[in-house]
Amino acid sequence: MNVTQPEMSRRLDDFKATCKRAGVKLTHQRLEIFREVAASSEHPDAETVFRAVKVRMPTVSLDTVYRTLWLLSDLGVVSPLGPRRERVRFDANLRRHHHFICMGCGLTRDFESERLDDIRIPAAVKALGDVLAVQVEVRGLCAACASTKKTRKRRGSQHRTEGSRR
Amino acid sequence: MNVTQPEMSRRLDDFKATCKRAGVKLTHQRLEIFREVAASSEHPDAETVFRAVKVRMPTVSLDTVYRTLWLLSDLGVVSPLGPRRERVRFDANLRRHHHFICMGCGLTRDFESERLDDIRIPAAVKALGDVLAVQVEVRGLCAACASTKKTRKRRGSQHRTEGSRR
DNA sequence: CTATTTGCAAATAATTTGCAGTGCG
DNA sequence: CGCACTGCAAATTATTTGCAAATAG
Repeated sequence: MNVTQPEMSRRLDDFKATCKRAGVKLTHQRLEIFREVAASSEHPDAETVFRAVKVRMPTVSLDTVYRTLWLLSDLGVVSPLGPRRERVRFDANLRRHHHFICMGCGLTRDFESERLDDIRIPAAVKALGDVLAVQVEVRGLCAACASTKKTRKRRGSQHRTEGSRR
Repeated sequence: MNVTQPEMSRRLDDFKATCKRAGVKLTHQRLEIFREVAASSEHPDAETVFRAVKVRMPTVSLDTVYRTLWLLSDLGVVSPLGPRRERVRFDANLRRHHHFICMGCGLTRDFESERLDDIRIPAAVKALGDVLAVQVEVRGLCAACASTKKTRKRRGSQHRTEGSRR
């Protein structure tokens, strides 16, 4: 809710330009959905976007919101939060550590680093709440994915934890 | 798969001690499930743990794996990866930024910091793959949750994106 | 015009829960 | 030997998909 007006315009212009460039149709619903995500600094989930957008466009459907969000993500104008949309995964490493996350397959590896353990957090952040832990997330492509880098075909791959297919 | 033997023993002992202290029964399945997560450095998901554990205990059920993983998480011997088990959420902030994540309600706020933008990643990490982006995740309790800190009743709260109660 | 995109409803996938039997402390 | 724990099956919740109608360019 606290994105500045000029910043919003910039994001919208960027979005429209990107659509044109990608040959994607600029529909009313896409505009509204993008506007909703761009205007929020709360990182809304699909359902939240849906409820907000429905006020101005009572006919939108939740699945259009989903499709659009992933489209926006493919276009690179928004990005999904988190290690990558995946099942919950667990970590039994209780030592202070950081993560390397492969954007291709979801592989997540721990690594330790005293230097990173010591980063100091800006005072302004403390205003948001009590800081309990700090972790560095390195996003990249693991060796395997880097070699197989098949221009990631639409809507992010499946990346199961283990290689199996079920 | 590359957790050292002594580290494994330490994790197991810690786990047993924690169970005793918490008055939680140390069952065969809990032991196996914990062992599985602790022995892996791959941060397995429930299904993966299930498959692995089923080899030695053909009768375990997937729901026991789920229940146990969350129990372990409550006990503090493992922790769930990611911003917090939640729906996918989206971010339209394309500028370089970092996150403050409330462990209580899931609130996630962006913040910017040139200092944090510049952290250098240890060379060893580069061996894991190509680094594309680096982000600092600060975990803590937001102001609202800090005041309402009702010793978080079992298995993490609901934390919807917006404040609503549904 | 005509390929995209939408809305609907129905399908999947992941995770949770109620309940009766089982086993740890 | 009781109450916490398990397994099963059924319930929920989140997200995706097929298809006919609607629409942007």
